[in-house]
Amino acid sequence: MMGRSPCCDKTKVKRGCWSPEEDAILKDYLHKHGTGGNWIALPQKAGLKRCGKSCRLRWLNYLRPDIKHGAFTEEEENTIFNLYKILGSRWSVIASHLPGRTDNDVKNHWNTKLKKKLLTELSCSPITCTAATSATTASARKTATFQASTNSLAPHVLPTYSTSYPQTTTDHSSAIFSNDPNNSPTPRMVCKDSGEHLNQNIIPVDEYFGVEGLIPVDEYSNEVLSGLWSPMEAIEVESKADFAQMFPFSF
DNA sequence: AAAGATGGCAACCGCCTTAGG
DNA sequence: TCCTAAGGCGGTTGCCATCTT
Repeated sequence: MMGRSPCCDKTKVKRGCWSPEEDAILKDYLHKHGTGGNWIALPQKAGLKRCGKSCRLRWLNYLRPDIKHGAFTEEEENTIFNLYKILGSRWSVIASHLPGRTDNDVKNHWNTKLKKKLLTELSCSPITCTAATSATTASARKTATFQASTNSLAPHVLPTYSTSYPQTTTDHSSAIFSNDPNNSPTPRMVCKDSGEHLNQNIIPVDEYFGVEGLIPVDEYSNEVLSGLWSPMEAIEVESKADFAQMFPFSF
């Protein structure tokens, strides 16, 4: 065995940018037949000289009717910021919270715009300045600045994921503040704050949204049922203030 | 005005996961 | 239970447009 076999013969498929004609053929085919559950076989059936993966990517990232083209709004950018602080580069998860945006979109926007914005905002923190100013060349300064920025974020807001989360416990503080990599982190939260939602007993706050993303308890239940959340992944805190103390970057 | 640098983004690569036989 | 093919995903590349010198 000489490694993984490619999904298609690269010498027999067209690569690079898609022409309007190819777009039309793909759209038309998918409109009439759907994917048929098999992207690899699709290009041949549709009469396209493209790799199946390329067709899938083109459809998902560009041709899909529900794709939102154009500039990101401030609200979308804030969402990306908040999610990135908690999740890191899990672009598909981040994109799933931005209707009409693809993971590729979000990733590109982060790499070209938001990363720089983050660097600018953090450029005056002591740790960043120290690392950046001690570098001798411009490129080294750039690298040092980014590394210092991400390092300064990491301990609080970029938890290491684990398959076994601590269970809900009455000892909130010890469970929540554990950042020891050998000790499971606590990425899920259920906040009992009632200040803004007096008719709700429990307000779930997940690591995707931070406090900005408070969602009704019935919606939380739906997400549990749909498998997005596990009840055992929830950690309770007593108030929004407690949450703010633990995750200051969410505010 | 021209050349080089930089930015923006579509597309590809290859690894990991998942589903089905 | 294992194996294989397809899907999904994050990282990276390459090309074109725009900006800067």
